[in-house]
Amino acid sequence: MLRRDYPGLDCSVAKALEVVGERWSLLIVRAVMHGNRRFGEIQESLGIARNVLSARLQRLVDEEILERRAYSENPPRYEYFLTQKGLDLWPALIALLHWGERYSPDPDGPRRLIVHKECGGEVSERGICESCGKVLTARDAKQVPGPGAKALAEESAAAG
Amino acid sequence: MLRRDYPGLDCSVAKALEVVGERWSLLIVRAVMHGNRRFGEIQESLGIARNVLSARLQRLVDEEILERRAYSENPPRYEYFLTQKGLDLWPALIALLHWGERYSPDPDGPRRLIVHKECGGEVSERGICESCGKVLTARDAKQVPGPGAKALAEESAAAG
DNA sequence: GGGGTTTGGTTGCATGAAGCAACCATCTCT
DNA sequence: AGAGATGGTTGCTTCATGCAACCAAACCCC
Repeated sequence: MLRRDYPGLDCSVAKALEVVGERWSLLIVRAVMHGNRRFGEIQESLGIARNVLSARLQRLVDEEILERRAYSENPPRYEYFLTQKGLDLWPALIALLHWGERYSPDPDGPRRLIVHKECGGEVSERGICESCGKVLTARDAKQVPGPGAKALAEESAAAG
Repeated sequence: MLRRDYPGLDCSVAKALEVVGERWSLLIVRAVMHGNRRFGEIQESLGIARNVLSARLQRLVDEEILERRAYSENPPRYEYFLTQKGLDLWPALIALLHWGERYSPDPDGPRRLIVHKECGGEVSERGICESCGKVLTARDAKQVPGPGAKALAEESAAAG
């Protein structure tokens, strides 16, 4: 997003997009949610330019969507974690995920499924467990390989 | 979004963002959902540059998120409507709306509320009626003025 | 029936965000 | 001591966006 603000828009969607509407922002949040915590991991998993990743991480930390924690002091090395504010983007990500799957499906089925940690049920577009019916949050769900992942087994081994 | 594609990303979130991740795209969808159908209405309601709006509408029509219908033949005049694909973005918009409201609240409360047409209940972050519990779609909901709208009565009269 | 208005754009130019590659600094490994 | 890993920063280029002016076809008004 360029100016990244939408002056005069009295809409909370605009407010949300001011913060996470820039290119890559939501994908970085998703990457961290998926377990990528370090600069290099995120960069590699997304293929984002390093300077842009640096700027986005800075902004996401400023916005308190991510939290930066040192895991090594002496060459300062950091990991990035989601705050509650960041975790709360999960329903929006789930909705976009399902929309993307519906209208640009993978040929062999989804490569990843989001399932309820507790019961293993699939997570619906609304972030609800289709098996037990609970309304879930980011912490209640995990990703597992889906049917489309088998065709990509070798690739996965290389790309992590 | 610049290049607007995310080559090599095996993620449906990325697929969705390829289509609706560009700056303004989701806001245009929201504006049309809200009842703005004509070029000028959308332009004025968002404050978007006209050339950019033109490009976005073109792309959203190409992606079959919007449908363009002539309402006048002889000076050709068009209105834009959401397709099912466009309407299906509603859960994502609702999730972003609630996230924006939670973390950048209006001082006097939300200016607009999303309510269930049938029973008037408020719509939750997951697009579920908090009154009757039904899982809703775009067609089941409408916007009504919220508590924060009163403070802006004069402005609203001027700005539409 | 000629001038202004409305509507739905397009064009040209300036600005600023993103992509790419090179560089840097510190520690670790050998 | 030299090579690699990590986590960036810097410079330059390219492309998307913002702004303002322009255009064209009705229509409205007198």
